[in-house]
Amino acid sequence: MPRSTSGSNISHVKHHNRLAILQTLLHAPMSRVELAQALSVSSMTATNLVRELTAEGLVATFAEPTPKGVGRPRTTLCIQADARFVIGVQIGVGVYWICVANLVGEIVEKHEYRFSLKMKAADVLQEIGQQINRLQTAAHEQHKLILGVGVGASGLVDNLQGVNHAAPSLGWYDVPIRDILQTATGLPIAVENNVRAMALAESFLGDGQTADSLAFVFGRDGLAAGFVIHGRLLRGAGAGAGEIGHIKVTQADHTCRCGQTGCLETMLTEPILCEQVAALGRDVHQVDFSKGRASAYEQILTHGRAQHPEITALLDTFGRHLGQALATVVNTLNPEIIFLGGMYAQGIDLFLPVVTEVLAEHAFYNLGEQTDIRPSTFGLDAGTAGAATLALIEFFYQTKSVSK
Amino acid sequence: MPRSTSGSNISHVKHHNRLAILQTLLHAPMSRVELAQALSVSSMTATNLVRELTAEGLVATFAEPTPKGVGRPRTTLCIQADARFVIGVQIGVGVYWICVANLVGEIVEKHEYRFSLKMKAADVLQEIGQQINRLQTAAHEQHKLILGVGVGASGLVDNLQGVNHAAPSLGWYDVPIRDILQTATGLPIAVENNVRAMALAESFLGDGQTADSLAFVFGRDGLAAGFVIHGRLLRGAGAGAGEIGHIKVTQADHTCRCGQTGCLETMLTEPILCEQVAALGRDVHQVDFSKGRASAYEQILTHGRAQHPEITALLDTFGRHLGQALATVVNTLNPEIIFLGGMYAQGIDLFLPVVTEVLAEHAFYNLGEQTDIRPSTFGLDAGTAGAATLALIEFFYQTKSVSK
DNA sequence: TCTATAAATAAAAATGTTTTATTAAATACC
DNA sequence: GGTATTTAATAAAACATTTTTATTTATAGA
Repeated sequence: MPRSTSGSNISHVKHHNRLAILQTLLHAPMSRVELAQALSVSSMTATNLVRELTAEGLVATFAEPTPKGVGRPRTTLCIQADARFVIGVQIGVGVYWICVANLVGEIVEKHEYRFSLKMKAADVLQEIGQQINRLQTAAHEQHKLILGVGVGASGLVDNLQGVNHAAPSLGWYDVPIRDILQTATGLPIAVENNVRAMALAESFLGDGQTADSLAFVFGRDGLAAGFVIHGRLLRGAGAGAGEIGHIKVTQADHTCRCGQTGCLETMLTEPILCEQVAALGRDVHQVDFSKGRASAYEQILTHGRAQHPEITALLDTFGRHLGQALATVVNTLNPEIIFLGGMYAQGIDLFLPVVTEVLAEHAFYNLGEQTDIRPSTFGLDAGTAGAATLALIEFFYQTKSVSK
Repeated sequence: MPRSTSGSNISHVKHHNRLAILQTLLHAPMSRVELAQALSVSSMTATNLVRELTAEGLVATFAEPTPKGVGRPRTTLCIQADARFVIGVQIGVGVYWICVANLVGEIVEKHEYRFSLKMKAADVLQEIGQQINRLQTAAHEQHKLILGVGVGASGLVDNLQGVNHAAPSLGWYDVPIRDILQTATGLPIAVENNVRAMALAESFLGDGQTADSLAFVFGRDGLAAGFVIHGRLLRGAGAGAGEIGHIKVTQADHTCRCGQTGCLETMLTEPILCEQVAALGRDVHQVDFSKGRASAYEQILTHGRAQHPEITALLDTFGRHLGQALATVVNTLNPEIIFLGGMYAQGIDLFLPVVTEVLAEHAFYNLGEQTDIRPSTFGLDAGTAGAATLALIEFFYQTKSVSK
């Protein structure tokens, strides 16, 4: 760090306490006394700040099952979920999703749009900007306030500069996502690598809330990870933290879309698995590949669940490689939880046994057994939920999860 | 994290500012006005806190080349280096080192002691406790105050519990280091994995001070790493962060001392390299192995520097594997700097070219070129400096580097 | 209805910071 | 060489926010 041991003062204290109340109420509605206890402040401080927040419409009385007992009953408080909104954008390969989420991270609407990979990045972003503006106009008419936009995209996405330095899967290099969207929409924009954003969502709103450290491992067209350590997102000096898909392993022989060979990613994606299944021959695999890869993968999983011998063997090998990849993560960062997303989450029932076994074998000492492996909390919404969470944290809750 | 968004108050502010002044003065002596600027507080706050710290003997006027210029000259302040002391202990394989360091991390004395690997852990720790007590008594006689002890040992060292859960190289399992030494010495004890402590020292006192994230990769009897992220040490849920020596790679065929096969560690240690050189035959390698491994390794490096063909080839392969290991670290955490320690630091002139080349090739996009690879700031003192730094941080500077 | 109990609020006290004014120690200029 | 200028450090007063202590409010139970 540029060792900026900054000083503090009394107005920082108030700001800090105010944010602490918002964050605390987000994760658990409670009364003023309970807030005071939770934050280790006096009940007057809680009362005063709650008064302000209520006046601003950010905090409300919780729809009560009034707690019973002797004495004046406590009034439970909660975040006024619909007091503000954010927009989340996930940019995938040839497709993007836009959602509107409220202050508690509930997705109130979500849209999917496709784009041609031949389009220039700036043009795709202009389109996205138009969709954002549409949502913004609609929100304005309903007197809904949009705080800002979170954007997740694959590649070396630099949060500080707002630039996607390199995304081989999109063919995007040094694209100034933030500047383009800021100009197009007039809204504050926060950008991040898509998988890192998913990890952030697990930590802030998902099942990772109580974990001190977690990893999110996502697979689909590629393989990448995101890490939250000490409640903060690990970004890396060159925005490259989590690019585990490009770790070199000698079993891998395909050429990767990044141009190199031996990348772990070339063993653990949906295209590769589909290719392996297809190579079995139509008579053996009985998968209809004409309906697209998403459908094909679903069929493969169905066959796996029905104990189809050849497909089960392929899935077992696939799971074994995934286990080895996770073992590398465990031996490096030793996270408390590893969330699996994308295709790994869809087939988790098939992968988990073998992943667990390989992890126990390949992780140092008993670190494998200690690691909690589970599917993403948000399922297929992981990407948009991540982008929305990014915006919520940057523009509302301001936790230190997102560093400046 | 157990999401403990704690509140703050005015006394926290004072405590925070006091520590901020100490940390700032440690890294750069400066005047009251400069301090005020650096911390973004008023000059009165700086003045008042400096008055208290000076009264306690912790801050002093810097031996001046009085800065010239119009107006009253500023009086430069600095940490009173010898106001307090800490003890640092590094436990190696069959040997341990104890040092006494002052508040600016200068090692004022250092001792080496050997122990038999057949001894029980508790007995070794009793001996260490005695040596600590000897130093403590001497310090007492000179009216020097010892704040506490930092201990670094290899293995799954749990800082919170003060326990070494598993150290295959020592044969230690679930050894309560902190409790034993606390009882034996009556001093506050902080324990940590040795390589993580080295990383901490680079971040707090070494060349990594300005880096936001760094890795320390150490090789000798084994291979391990330590990571500092956002200025905080990454420990891992099971105290296993940095155990990269036990990542499985298919090139590795030796059985590791951890009991498994395929561990990266089995390709990148001093014993392995010595074995490979010895296998060349005495006529070829011309290394005298009778003077111990340390000497043998020095000779091997000397031959390497003299372009000895067979040894150069072995060192090249060794460096290549090291480069691959670092590429895995870069693709996972993407640290700003990687420090090399132990045997890697000793031979860095020979390894760096090939390491740089392999890293550039194997890291994603341009992340390899961006990574600064350099030898440990503290050379052969890395271990004790790390242990002392741990104590300084835990018992004096209280940065968030060490989490509670 | 009265008493006990606990939550929430009001008023007063406490604390550490910032602001404004003053003093201290040096150089620059006439 | 004396006086003005400049900048650092300190002193006193003002300020913001928290905590402490006392009071009010709302419920259950006798």
